[in-house]
Amino acid sequence: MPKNNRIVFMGTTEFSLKILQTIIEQGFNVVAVYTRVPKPAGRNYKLQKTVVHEFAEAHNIPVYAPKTLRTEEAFQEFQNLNPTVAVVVAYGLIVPQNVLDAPQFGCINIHASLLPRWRGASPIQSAILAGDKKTGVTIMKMDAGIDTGDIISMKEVEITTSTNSEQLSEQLSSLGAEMIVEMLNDLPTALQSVYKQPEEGAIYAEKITKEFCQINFADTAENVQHKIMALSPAPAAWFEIDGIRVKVTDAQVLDSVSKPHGTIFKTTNGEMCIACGKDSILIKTLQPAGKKPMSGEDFLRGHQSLVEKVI
RNA sequence: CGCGGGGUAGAGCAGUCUGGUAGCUCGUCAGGCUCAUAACCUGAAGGUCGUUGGUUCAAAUCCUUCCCCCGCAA
Repeated sequence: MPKNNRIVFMGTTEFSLKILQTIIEQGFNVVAVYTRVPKPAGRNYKLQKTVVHEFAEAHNIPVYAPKTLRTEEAFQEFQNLNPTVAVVVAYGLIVPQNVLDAPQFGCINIHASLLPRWRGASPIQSAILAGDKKTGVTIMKMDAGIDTGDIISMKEVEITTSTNSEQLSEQLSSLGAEMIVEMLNDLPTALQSVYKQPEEGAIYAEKITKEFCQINFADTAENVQHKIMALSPAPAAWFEIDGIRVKVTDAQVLDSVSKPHGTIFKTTNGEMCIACGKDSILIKTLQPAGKKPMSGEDFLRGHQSLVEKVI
């Protein structure tokens, strides 16, 4: 019976894509896909459809990409799909109350954090950035607030110091896919055991700006490492040297070093390190502007004059 | 036509402006030193300088065609 439910999927990012793929593979009836409107991107400002958009088209699923859902027209369009349930994952648009109420079982959201911690736009990055030891996926019944809906289910995963956002995102999206499949199979029973989010511990994810991505070597190596992993591989933490912007996408903390912060040096193995306010950071992978990603070691091989320089 | 950087040995770079024998730091291989080593010493192999055409006595370098990679911005 659950396979006959009319599902509307709403999502935009890679994270959403994996979940859509799984839902379709499992044989659910996805009657329409909503995604963000194509926007100019890339080197020639070509209009680019979202990954979800491309995928849906390839599978002959009708795609809707309205600029907003707040219009009467958009609402009618949605209503006409006669959805049983809507699954919303990293969609990027605010879903107004009339749309939330339209499907028989409402709108279900998959969120990549242990709510109420890290409500908002970048929960995965925020968890790594804060040095959290664990995060997870929450499935909830959406309400009008931002990630404030009643919780249907929640599962945890661990974060290690070598976890970057991309890996964590893949991990969480697989987990989210499993959880949503389970939940869809269990409709409408799954909706009977929801519970409210505690208000205690509610934190909203901070918006990530370009400026924020710049590495401050006066900070502790631990914090610098968190920032690098949280922003890796995109948009990537960066620093500037000799006017060249350098992204850092993988690093680890190296203790016991007594040099002024910002000093570049080599380990006995030739690996690239930069001293921080406390301890120092070993740069494993970086990418200078205009170049391909390379190891810190390789970078220094071609820039030997940078050793012992302070940035 | 959004702005910009790059393609030179297995890797990372210099050399290009000002044309004149292909360099640096590593890696690889061989040998040496050493109790030993990621250290040190000696030697060797490895490049049609992204592609096309042109200028020239001579092109990695100047002009030209095309291809590929990437940063910014959004």
